[in-house]
Amino acid sequence: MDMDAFFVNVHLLENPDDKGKPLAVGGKPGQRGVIASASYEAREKGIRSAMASSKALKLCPELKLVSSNRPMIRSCSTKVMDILSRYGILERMSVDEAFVDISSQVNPPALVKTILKRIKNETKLPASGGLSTSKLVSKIASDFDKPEGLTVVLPETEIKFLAPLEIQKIYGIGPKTASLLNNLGVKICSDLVSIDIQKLQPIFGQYSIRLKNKAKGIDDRPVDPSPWVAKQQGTERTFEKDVSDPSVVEDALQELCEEVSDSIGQMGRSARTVTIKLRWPDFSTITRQRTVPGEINRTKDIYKVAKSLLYENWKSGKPIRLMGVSASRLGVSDQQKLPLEFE
DNA sequence: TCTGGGGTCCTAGGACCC
DNA sequence: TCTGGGGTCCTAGGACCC
Repeated sequence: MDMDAFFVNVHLLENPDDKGKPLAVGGKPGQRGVIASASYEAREKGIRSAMASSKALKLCPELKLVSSNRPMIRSCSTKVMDILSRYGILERMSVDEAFVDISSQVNPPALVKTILKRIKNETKLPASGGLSTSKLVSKIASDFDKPEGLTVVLPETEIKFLAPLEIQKIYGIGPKTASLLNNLGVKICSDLVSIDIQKLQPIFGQYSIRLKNKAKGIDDRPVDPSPWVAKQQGTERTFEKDVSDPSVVEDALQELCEEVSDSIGQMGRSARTVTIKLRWPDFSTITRQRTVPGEINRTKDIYKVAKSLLYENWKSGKPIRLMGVSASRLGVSDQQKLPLEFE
């Protein structure tokens, strides 16, 4: 199940007057930002997610750009996931995507229709579904007929379904891999199925077999309902304008450390490794990390590590475009072992 | 027209240990 | 004129996803 233009449609729940307009959720105009989600009217003008907001406005000056309502998005997502979980084992992939294993049901295609209708009735939000024997194929199928589509790929027809599709549709094949494959004359899934494995080996090695299997729709991963536990928690910020003043940089670093400390603290966790990320105006990016002997989660302790990493890698005066702080090698903190208080 | 912010997983090399 | 082999921990970068 994949929600259609999720951020945009959540916005429309609260702002029905914006319906029918070219609309996008994303970074504010004037500032450095990108489109997170575009309405279908905006997509007609060529606007895509991950596009710079400034470019989107050039393409479509009448575009209405709004920022996302995170709490609302979270609560809509929860409602949808609750509905899905009534029908089978649920694996939540992101706020707007999930797998549900309905293989034990009598009439899966009819059931998916019911599920999508129910999501629409109970949340007023449109969603699309993909039904097949695997996660790999279902995910592609859910995207096949948006919005409010349902694509069913019957058992044994997976290869035929995938054959004409571009290899980038496959989860895990991004721009780099696609370009390497294109160089071998592989553009669509059927090319990948038929290419001699010997030609893939020198470039992809062990990965060649898995790559071919993907194009055939072979994927035996089960739907995994285990709750998601973060391995890392971080935050980063692109400055409105590049900064070079040490006091501004230190204040920003302090703020980032506070946010990281708060969020791992809330989860009752603590970290052994602190990583900073620096992006220069030319967009080149470095990360530097340090692992400390004990577990830390207070702002003060995280900041101490982050600050030393900063000055080992930054000469004050050098402009910085983006700065980030993240905590990893997360363990359970002492506080977590105490009973939590609720209202 | 410059390119967000939240993540995961993988690779490769070095340090260190037995 | 040689200099193992396996394992763990750590660091940095890159590909990829939503």
